[in-house]
Amino acid sequence: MKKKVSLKDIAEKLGVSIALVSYVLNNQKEGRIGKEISKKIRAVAKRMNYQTNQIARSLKTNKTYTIGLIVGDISNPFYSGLASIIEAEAEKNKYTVIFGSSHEDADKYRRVLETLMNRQVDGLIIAPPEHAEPGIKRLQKQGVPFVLVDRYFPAVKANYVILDNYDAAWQGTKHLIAGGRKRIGMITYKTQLFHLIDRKKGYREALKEYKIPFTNNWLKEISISNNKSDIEMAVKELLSCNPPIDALLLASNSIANHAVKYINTLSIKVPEALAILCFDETESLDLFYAPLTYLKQPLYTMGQMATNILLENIRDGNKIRQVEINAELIIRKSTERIT
Amino acid sequence: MKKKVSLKDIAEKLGVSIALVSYVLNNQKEGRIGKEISKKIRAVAKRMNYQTNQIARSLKTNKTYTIGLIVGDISNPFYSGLASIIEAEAEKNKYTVIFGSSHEDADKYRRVLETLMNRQVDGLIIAPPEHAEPGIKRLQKQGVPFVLVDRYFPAVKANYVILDNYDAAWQGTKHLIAGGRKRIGMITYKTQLFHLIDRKKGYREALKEYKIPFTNNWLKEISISNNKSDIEMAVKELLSCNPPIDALLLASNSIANHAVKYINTLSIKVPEALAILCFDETESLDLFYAPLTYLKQPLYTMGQMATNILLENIRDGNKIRQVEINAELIIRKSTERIT
DNA sequence: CTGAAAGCGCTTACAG
DNA sequence: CTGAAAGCGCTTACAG
Repeated sequence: MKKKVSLKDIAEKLGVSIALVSYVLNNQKEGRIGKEISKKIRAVAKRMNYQTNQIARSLKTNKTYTIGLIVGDISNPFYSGLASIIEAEAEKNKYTVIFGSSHEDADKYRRVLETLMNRQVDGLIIAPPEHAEPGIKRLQKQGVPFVLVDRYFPAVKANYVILDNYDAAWQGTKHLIAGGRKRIGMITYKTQLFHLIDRKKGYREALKEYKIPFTNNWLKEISISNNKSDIEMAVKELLSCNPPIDALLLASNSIANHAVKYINTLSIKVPEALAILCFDETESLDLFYAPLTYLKQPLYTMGQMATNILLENIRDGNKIRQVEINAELIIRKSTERIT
Repeated sequence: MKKKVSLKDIAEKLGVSIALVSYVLNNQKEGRIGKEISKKIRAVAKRMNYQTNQIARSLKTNKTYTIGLIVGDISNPFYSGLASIIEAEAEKNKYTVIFGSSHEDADKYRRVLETLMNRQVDGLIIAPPEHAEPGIKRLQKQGVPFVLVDRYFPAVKANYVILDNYDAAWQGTKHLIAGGRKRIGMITYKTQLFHLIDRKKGYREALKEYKIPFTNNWLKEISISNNKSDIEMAVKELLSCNPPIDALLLASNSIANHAVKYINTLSIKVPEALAILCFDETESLDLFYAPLTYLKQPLYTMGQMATNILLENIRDGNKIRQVEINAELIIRKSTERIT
């Protein structure tokens, strides 16, 4: 790579000090610098194609204008959608984003975090994996600005922007019950992540509220590594309960993906014999003969709020903002009332 | 944010020089440093939770171990998949990735590029938008290591990793012809991007090779901003040719998405009355009653090669690698032979 | 085996 | 209006 031009190069060419060039190019001390020289400096900078060395500036100012983003996996549409929004919002504010994927592994997460911290990010947006709680507490003790998205830890008083997962699951379950369903199964992940525990609770509480006796074999918890056959097995078991379930709540888009594709191969009819309701959007299931009712996460709002809360925090400090956004229940054919 | 601990802090605590601490922590001058003191330094560094300030190191070494990634939009599954692979490959080599989206706009692209350059990335992986050619040439003149992915400019002798788009379209079209199709339409973008021009050429040449007279109304070119209604209109027109087309080649996953969803609402039968073949994977169409035959892009290989070519280039310089990877034709029901 | 010193490219308080 | 100088936190050639 060719040597880049520095302030010094410009200063020498014009026989002025580096400081002066810096002031001009940063529009500082406006009015107190000679118009002539100022114009010349700008002209030379432009001609030589000067570009600020942000690294040097950062070292001096202790600000990198960089946000670290840690997600489960950037190739998951939920996270890539979020990343896209965060990037756009950051860019508006002159921030750049560096990202890393935790792959839902606490160790990998720690390594990514360390790398981002070494790079002196000004703050972080994090969708933490299981077992990250101690690390999050440590971050907080260090006074690093950060905001959690999608996931949170009730025992940690930190910024977060999440779905009101309890309420979402509650509303979803209620919708199924209102549609005449009596035996409602759920497939979710076996995990200690609170946002998923909340979904489970919302489901259980709604059943209780509407006096539907829950039985243990209605709830299937699969490994978060989430393989197809586990999900198919869960569906199969739920359908062979005696009596079989007549409605199914799916706790994530990837669960819905595999479950619905499998159900599509069976003879059971949706929504007549089985209603389906899932979390997140599932574009990949749009061609299913009974389009799915789902609990929509307001991605745009989440990304934007997370970014702005972070930037606010970077600027001035330590009021904590905890935001729970309501899901939007998008009702389609898969949960049509049975008559 | 709390003050971070620096080499100086460690040095002072132990009454040694900063240089010594640096040597030890970087495992330099092994064996020529006292075992005792070395052990002490490591212990204190650990206890104080020292983290290298990568910014300061970069300023000195003129290396950031950072790769800039510029794609169309990180929320497009093609790019987020690529990003995920590139990140993993970069991480293996101690590199971090910073990304930006061009949104297929040359101006936005320039701004993103400038930001990444200011941040002194060691190199770039770029899927350039239209009209980026002059900028790419400039990059090259500046000696910045970079590799193009997905897209390229024939007149620019630069590293790239792309699909053999001509061949892919050729093979796809041939497959349709071999399936008994006589009137093959194509929907692609109206663009000067060469990878798409190549797809168009491959289609045209295959028709010629097999003596199928092409008519102009078989080829629909829509704006790359790619809105649903344009695509539906194109499908409608192709199906109302006289005689109508009996096969359809779709130049991208998002075109396929809208086209197939629209076709699904029509009475026309696939593959009996219409064969469909598309580029890229389209998970979102898996539930279509006639699963699509597609030209699979080897994402993993592309991401890995792009990263490794870049890293090689960063290390030693200026041999140019141009890689065209063959698409894999995945044959499914949508192009079944008509009897 | 260890350290003093220069320097990476900036910013900025201070002086004049 | 402009400049000399310190300093951000490192690395590394050189000296002893």
